[in-house]
Amino acid sequence: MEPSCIIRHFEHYSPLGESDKALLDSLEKTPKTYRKNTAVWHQGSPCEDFYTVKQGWAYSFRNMEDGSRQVLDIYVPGDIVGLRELAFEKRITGLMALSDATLCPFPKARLMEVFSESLLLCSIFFMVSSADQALLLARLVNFGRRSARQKLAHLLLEVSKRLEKTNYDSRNPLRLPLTQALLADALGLSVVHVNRVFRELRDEGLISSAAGEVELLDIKGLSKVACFEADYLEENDVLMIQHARDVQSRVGHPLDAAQTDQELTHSTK
Amino acid sequence: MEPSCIIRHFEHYSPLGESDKALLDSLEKTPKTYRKNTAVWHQGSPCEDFYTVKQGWAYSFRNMEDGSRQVLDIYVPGDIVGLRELAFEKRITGLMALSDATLCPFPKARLMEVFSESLLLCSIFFMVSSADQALLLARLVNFGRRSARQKLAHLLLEVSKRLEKTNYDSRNPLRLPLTQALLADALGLSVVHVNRVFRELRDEGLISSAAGEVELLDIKGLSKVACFEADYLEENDVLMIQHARDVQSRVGHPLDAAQTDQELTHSTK
DNA sequence: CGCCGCGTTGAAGAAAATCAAAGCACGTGG
DNA sequence: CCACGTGCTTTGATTTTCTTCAACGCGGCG
Repeated sequence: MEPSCIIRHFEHYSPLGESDKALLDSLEKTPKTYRKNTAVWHQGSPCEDFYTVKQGWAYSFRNMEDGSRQVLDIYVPGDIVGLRELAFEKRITGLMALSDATLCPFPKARLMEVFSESLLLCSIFFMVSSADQALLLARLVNFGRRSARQKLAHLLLEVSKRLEKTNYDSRNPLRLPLTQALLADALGLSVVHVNRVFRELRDEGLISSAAGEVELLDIKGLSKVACFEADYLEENDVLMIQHARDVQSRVGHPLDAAQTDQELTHSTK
Repeated sequence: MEPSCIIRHFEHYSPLGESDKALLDSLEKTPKTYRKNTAVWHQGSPCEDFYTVKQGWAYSFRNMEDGSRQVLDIYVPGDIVGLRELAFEKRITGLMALSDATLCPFPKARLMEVFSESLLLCSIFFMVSSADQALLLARLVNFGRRSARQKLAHLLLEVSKRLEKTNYDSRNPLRLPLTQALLADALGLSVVHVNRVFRELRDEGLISSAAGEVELLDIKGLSKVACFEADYLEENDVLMIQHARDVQSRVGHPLDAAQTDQELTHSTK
């Protein structure tokens, strides 16, 4: 069987053994499908599960007092959704299917089990979470210091890069199923203004757009417009992973009953 | 000895056993002091350590192509700095001491050891990281959907709340050692505009400001201005922690299996 | 003294929001 | 088949928010 998206995602960090793959697969045991524009969860509802995105697109958002909403993230296949809300009892965001989509819920508690069973997976989860943060940082920079034009180009590039990372089949030119309204909500701009910027970029041949879709025609051109630096997406600290492996093999597999105290006193050095 | 800030920080999530406290303390073995406005690390330098903030304030930032900079986070005692960069080989941000400060570096690799030794600490670290993300999300919302006035009020409140969480001695009125220029860089606004908003808020009696300082005079008034919702700061999923404890005691905690069990009966209330 | 960091103020201009009105594709029900 | 509504896009005119430029005040310090 072809490896699932989440395995591809994780192997981006480190090759996985069979038992680790099995563990990951076990997280995708219970796929659920969602129709385009239906809610996966609501802001304020109890926060009990994570989801992996198996197929299709989704986005998280937060509704504002004044009725507007802020789109916070756009998710593509292979992504893990909900790590951000781990520490909360209630959802602080909502999640919507952006296209017809298949997500796989698994209980928060399950994560602890995975951690206890594989330090390697634990460290990869941690790295994913950390990479997520780096992404948010980049978005903050984008918000704080750039023009609408740059913001738009940057967001499109970010999404396309993330898409490429776990979805090899991405052909050229890249098509993203994003409406102008969604992009406006994601960028904190008005739809009208997004539309104007769209026309600019289109006139310059950088993108083209049909109803509910954007095509990226000229990645290089867009990168120039956006001052796009890919470094924050190229997270992969080999040493960190190496160390997780080392500790894991030194400490042994926690589930092994054979594990004894004396071994551990050595490992602490 | 009085518990260190990081222990206070972690106990916000869950009571800790002695061995866990010892583990945390071991992270603060090597304090280093930094003078106001000196760099702790530079953007692009190798990324080998985390830091805990033991004393004083710091901020992380990213320099932009055009010479401006975006301040990304403001750190207070008890914070852990660098989790965001775990997945990277090189720093994607810079870190500066905002006041004279004491930080404690510990190697990234050490984190893996801590994880392997205590599932509870592992889960708390994970929750801290997740709470950090929630914070960034709130800041995104702040950037995307609010006026300069709201942004400023919101940032001041966020910092003050975080300060209260780990620093009990915070008296009223709260004083933050933040310059207008720093706030401008943090909010993506011009210094001039920040200054104007400052005057507004001051005229309304919400804050007062001296050279290099802000005093929060009217938290309620500010909250109203900012539409401040504290929910994203009140992260504490008891169930999650409970589950970490359960798994830990079931799997058998390598270093202190005996201790975990008795701990449990007390701490669960 | 003269310089520097920080705060303050005014005036002009740019960027983006808001308001208002259409257009276009598509599906649905009469 | 047509009328109608709906979701998404487009365009123009006006207004608001924030930036930029320029200048000045003020205290500390070599």
